[in-house]
Amino acid sequence: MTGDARSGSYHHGDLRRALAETGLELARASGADGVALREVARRVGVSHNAAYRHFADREALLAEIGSLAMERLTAAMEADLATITDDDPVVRARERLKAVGRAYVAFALAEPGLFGVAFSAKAGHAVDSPAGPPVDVGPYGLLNTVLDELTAVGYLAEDRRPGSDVACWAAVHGFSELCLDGPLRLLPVDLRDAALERLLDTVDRGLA
Amino acid sequence: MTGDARSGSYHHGDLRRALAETGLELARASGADGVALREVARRVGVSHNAAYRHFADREALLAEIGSLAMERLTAAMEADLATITDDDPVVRARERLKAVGRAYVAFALAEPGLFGVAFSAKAGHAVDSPAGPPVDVGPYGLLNTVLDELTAVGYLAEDRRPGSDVACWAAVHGFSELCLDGPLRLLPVDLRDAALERLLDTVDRGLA
DNA sequence: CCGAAATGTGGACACTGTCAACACTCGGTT
DNA sequence: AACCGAGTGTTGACAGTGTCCACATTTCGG
Repeated sequence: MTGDARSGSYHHGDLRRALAETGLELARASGADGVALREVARRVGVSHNAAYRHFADREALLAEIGSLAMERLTAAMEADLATITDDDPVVRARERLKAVGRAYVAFALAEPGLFGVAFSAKAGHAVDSPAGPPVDVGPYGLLNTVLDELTAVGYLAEDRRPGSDVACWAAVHGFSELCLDGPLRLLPVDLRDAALERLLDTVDRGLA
Repeated sequence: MTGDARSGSYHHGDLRRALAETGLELARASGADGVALREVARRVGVSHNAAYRHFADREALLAEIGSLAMERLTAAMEADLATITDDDPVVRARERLKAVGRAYVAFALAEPGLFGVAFSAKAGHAVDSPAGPPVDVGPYGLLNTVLDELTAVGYLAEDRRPGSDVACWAAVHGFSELCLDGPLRLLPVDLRDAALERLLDTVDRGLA
């Protein structure tokens, strides 16, 4: 632990991290709207305004929290990805793609607050490059990895590779949003799962 | 006009509509966060608190605004749909599906504020029915109409019809969100358009 | 015609983000 | 060792918000 809070002392020790982490708890419980600067400061045991020594404004704190949330999403996806153990390379690659999608949606549904913060703020790295070395970190990085496997294995043609990342991403992201705040929020779980499988199947077929 | 504002009088005449409509303007300009109850009241020329005679709370006003926004989205989609004039029935149906998707995304990008309010609030009718008569109003209704055409024409098999609505919807919805607030917000327009076409193509292929 | 229901007003409260001025602590220079 | 400035945390203030309450006005039905 590099940053213990030295309790009792005037200076906190690692306030920035403390703020971000309790902010993450707030976000987990109530989403972005539940993250109030003053409330976070209160929980950390520091005066309001202390946060301004470490974050320009609320948006900046939210961005930091978003980064942490994104890390958790990435970790969850990596864990799920590791469970795929098919032998046939093509089947394996296709299942890995589906696993990535399922993990993405599962995290969104399990942690709606974190998912929202991860994407709401202008936090995460934005994608603006044409097609150079694509982002190789975070959920998008994992997706690109799996899609590359899919082309290496011959399932996804080279010339159909560009743009496939966005297509996959959009599908699972949209599904998540529709189920969280959107019109699908009342859909029973079994139907929801079925719809997700249908979605993954559609993408799997449509890519090739 | 059933609800003129009788200026000068103590009672407004049609305050509910007035509040919703100026609220819509606020939302158009600044999204849901830009819709402040007091600001709306101020613009309408009525005291704060007046809104509480017509809406339970801010969320209720936001829901009403969301309905109006949803109507605009529907109208935009219907307009774009009318421009498809292919002769071959299969080509026509497939193009109509793509047109629906393009119109959806185009509206989201052109009116981010309205798009956000339309889906953020617990406004719109939620989908909870298994597969009975699907919602036949709004964007979802249009989508279902087009998908039914697609089955009637033989492109989409009967047994693959259920779930296809959610798949299509999720894809374009997710694309919109990613381009608005999400990591694709910095993507240049031409690349964005290309990615959208790739997305629509993927869905078109994957459905059948 | 008159009272009740509907509608609009004004005031108050708790809460928020943010700015400015002040207080404390610590590390490096002399 | 003394000191001073930079970094960090605090207190106070202000404007803005949503919401509740009591009150004022208007409209409408019996």
